[in-house]
This record gives sequence, structure tokens and C-alpha cells, in this order.
Amino acid sequence: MANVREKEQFLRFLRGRGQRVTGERLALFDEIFSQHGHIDAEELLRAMKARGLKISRATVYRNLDLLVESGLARKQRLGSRGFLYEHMHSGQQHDHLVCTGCGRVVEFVSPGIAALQAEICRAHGFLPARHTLQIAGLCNRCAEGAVSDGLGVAPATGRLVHV
Amino acid sequence: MANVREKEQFLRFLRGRGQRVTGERLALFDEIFSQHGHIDAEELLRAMKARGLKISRATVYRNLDLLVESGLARKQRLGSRGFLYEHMHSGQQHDHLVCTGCGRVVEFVSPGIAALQAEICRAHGFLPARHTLQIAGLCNRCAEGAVSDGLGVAPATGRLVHV
DNA sequence: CGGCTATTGAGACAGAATCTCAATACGTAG
DNA sequence: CTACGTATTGAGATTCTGTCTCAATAGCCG
Repeated sequence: MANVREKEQFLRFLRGRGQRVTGERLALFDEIFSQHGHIDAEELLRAMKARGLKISRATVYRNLDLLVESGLARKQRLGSRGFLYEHMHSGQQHDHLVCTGCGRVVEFVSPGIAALQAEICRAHGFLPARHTLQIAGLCNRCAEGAVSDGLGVAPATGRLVHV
Repeated sequence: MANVREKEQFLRFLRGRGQRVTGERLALFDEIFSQHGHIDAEELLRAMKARGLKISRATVYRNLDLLVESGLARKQRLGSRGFLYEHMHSGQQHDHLVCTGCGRVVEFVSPGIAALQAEICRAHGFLPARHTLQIAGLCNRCAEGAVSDGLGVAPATGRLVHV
């Protein structure tokens, strides 16, 4: 359990807003921090029930949004359907490279984007900001294989890489 | 009607795939090219019915995807719910600045992104690519007003601007 | 411990997009 | 120009996500 720091941050966040620390919130926290890549609410719910935890769909959705507000998780559209959540690696903002062939998602960090974002915002009078950058393309594996195999979609694995 | 070139491209696309040129497809083409900004499928459907055209929801959805495949339209998530479509300005790829205060969407073109995209893809062995960049922030109007007014969400207006 | 009230659970609900299948109309060949 | 085969359409049912409701439960504080 290496998320002591994050869990404390979460507790502080809750107490600071006069919100309660419930068993469900802690369980959800543990679950999402035990996951590696991106996960959607429905799957998270399934995973928790599979572990024998009793929690309802509404609670999962509600508290995922809470986790996002606390800055410990991020909510994003990556697939064509629904939102995906991911916990934050020590607050580091990163972006995604999505392979249109196999669905693999690679995370990366590129300092250049921050500069670009600042420049664009300045030009339009926009205030600070968050951004979402997704690059779609073919990963090396799919680019080679190309038409060669008719395999389905491989499970998406997320790894954080610096450019 | 200045979309002769695009319409021809669409017809060629259809014929090239052995697909039929139907009244519904042409009507949908005209409708989306008569729109300025982003529009969602449901609204497009409403607009067409308002003009007295008889077309079903399923057909709109089906053919919007077709338009996207042909490269003449783009499908994107900008709001929190559902997809928005926009026709392509002569194939020019642009990105979006979304105001979290009023929902206004500003389009911009930044050459820097293309370079960044190339660099990142090279680093990860990804092949060519499209990208989606969204920057969320407060537009100058909302940044000033801030808490001052409790007004609702203003209609999103799209204008293309170069950085 | 006891009370106040935030939170939960179960299921109803809402909105977006897809699917089904019979009816229609495009395109081609005759 | 007509007839035929088949892609496409329409209407509504269906699926899938995510939100909402409200009574029951359980944190938190005194």
C-alpha cells in the first residue's frame, strides 16, 4: 500500500469540505489506486462486487466525481463510449496516444504542450487551463501487421513514458 | 452553394465504395454544410424536420458516420454529453478552446501542434496520426465576471482563428 | 450514547446511439 | 424505359451510460 500520501490528501479534502469519510469512499479509493491503467465506472463497480464489497452503482458514480474534484483522479473520454477514470501519478499531467488498430493506450508527458497551451490561451484571452490531447495512430505492432491479422481488440495497457 | 468541390468528393466517395447516392444523404450533406459551428445529431435531425424534410433518426446517425468516414466531417466530444459534428473547412485541421464558464467554443489552428505530434509519434514508434486537442479554461468574459453573475450557459459559437 | 444530517442503495428515469426488419427506392442490366 | 436485386430507409424497440429519488443507514459531534 504505497498510497499513504494520496489517501491522506483525500481525507484532508473530505474533512476540509465537511464531508464524511465513509467505508464506501475508502473502498473506492483503494480500488481505483489498485488499478494500473484507465478504467470505467461500470467495470470498477464490477471489480468491487467481485471482491465481495457491497456498493451501489450510484455511489460509485457519485464518488468518482468526488475523487476527480479532489484532484486525485481524472475523468476522460478515450473510447467511443462513456468516461474512463484514472488515478493521478503524483499529480503529473499526461496525455494519450491511442492505437486505432488494437486500442492500446500509451501515456506520455511532453513539456512542449504546456508551452503551447500557454501561448494559445494568451492569444485568445483565456485563463489558465487544463487540456486534453489525444493522438490517434497505429502503434509499431499494428503498423507492421497492418492487414496481416484479423485479430480483435487487445486489452489496453497504460504505461507512463516521457518524450 | 459553395460546396461543389466537397459535394463532388462525397459523391466520388460513395460511388467508389459502391454505395448509393440517396436523397437523404444529399439532404444531410446540405444541412451540415449549411451550419457554421458544431452541431449534434439530434439537433441536425430537428433542423431537417423543421425544413419539412422527412428523415429518420437512424438515417441521420448512420449517414453522419458515413460523412466522417469520407473525411468531410469530424465527430468529437466537446460538451459533456454526446457527440458534436462539424464539416471540415477545406480539410484544415483545427483544435478547440472550451470555456468552462459559458460553454463557448473557439476554434484555433496552431502549427506548433503538428510538430509536437510528429515528435511524440516518432518517440513511440507510432505511425502518422490525427490528434484531438482541447484546452479548457475561462474565456475573458467569464474570467472577469467570475462569480458576479449567475447566468446560465450561453450558446456556443464557433469561429476559426489562427494563433 | 444519542441526535442531526450526509450518504447510501435500489430501482426508476433520461438521453444518446444502435439495432431490427419490413417497406422503399437506387442503380444496373436488359 | 422498365424490371429486378439489393442497399437503404423508417419507426420503434432496445441497449447502454449516467443521473435522480427517497426511504433507510451510518458518520460525526456534542
